[in-house]
Amino acid sequence: MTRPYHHGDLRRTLLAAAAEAITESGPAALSLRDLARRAGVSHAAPAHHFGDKAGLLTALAAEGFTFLADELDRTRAAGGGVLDAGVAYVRFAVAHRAHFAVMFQPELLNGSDPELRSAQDRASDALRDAVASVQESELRGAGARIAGLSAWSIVHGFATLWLGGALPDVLGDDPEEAARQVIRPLFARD
Amino acid sequence: MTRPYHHGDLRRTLLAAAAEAITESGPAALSLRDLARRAGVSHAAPAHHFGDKAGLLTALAAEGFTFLADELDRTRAAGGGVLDAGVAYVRFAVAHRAHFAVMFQPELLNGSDPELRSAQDRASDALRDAVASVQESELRGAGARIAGLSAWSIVHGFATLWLGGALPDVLGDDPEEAARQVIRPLFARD
DNA sequence: CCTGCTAACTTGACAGTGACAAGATTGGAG
DNA sequence: CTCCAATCTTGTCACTGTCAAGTTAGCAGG
Repeated sequence: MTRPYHHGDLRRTLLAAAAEAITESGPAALSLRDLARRAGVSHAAPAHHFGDKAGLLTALAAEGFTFLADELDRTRAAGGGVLDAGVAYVRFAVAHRAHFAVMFQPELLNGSDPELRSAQDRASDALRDAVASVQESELRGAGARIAGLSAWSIVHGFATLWLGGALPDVLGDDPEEAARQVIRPLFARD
Repeated sequence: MTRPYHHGDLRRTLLAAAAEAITESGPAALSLRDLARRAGVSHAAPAHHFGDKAGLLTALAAEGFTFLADELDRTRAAGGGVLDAGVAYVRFAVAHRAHFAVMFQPELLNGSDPELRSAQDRASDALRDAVASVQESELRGAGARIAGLSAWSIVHGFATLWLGGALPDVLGDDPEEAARQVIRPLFARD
């Protein structure tokens, strides 16, 4: 008995396999043929669903932006403040490092893809909302818009450095706790 | 008349070509054979100097860390403060985006390479020195160590997002000025 | 001058990859 | 029951990274 001709859920399977493979060895080492093997299908099957390697990564990135938006909305619904949103950003990056690794590398993606665009917009809105609640006093007089970008930058930078293993051991091994420490100086009111 | 058998400066030429190619289309699209063609040598010539594709990227990364350390030392020598060091970090990232794109992607590199290690150490020291001058009052009571990581995070995140084209147009098109605005909230004493 | 040695480069080959074209199979709408 | 469109396969091509073996050139010592 062999596998059925129609896999049934190949698209999702491939995305999951891609995330796993990227988590293991980065986006550069990703091979469509290897994904096909892992999924037990022929080497050209992925192309049918994603057209292209860039298409696959674009789909992954879109999924990532959706996950991120979900995570941010969730913390916001739980009454979290800006600091919590920042920690949520880091939590997302660590939990879905494969997605995160692809989301901000435009040259790997199909920038014009409508799914990607709308997922990006959702995440963008969620980010904006997360920062909107911040008090002017917490921002040391900077405009709320600029302060939002400051928050985004510090959180994004922390996540990137953490995932790259660039940060010193002083921070411990819990990314969320470490993030809280590093982000706090931006918002702490003295 | 053909090219001489010995190129004379192939290593440097290849590194420059690699930087150019990566700037154009990212590290993933880099091809050793293409570099060889650009340099007018045979397809296997690069391997002799770098052993490996990872070897080439490692050499690029090491060069990048050296450039970064130079840039930071220079601002420090000019009497710049933490904010200036941050801007210098961004200036480096924009001026050498190919190097920057490779420096923090461990899976592309040969992490044990001694040249890379020592260049990383130099940059690390330069970063530490840049933050060392900061006053405790500017840090809102956070330990100097943590505050240094905050500064690194915000600057690294800004550079990454800027290069990825993820930041809104509100910031204008001068990266250094934009960086100054975004970094300031972390250090401004009100 | 020439002998030999080593670093720099070339040539040739191999397996693996992404992409494309053309064919096979299937589930499901009508 | 028929047919059609979506799904997947097979075969092929140019290209890539890497390795092994050969070639050339610079250079030190006689």
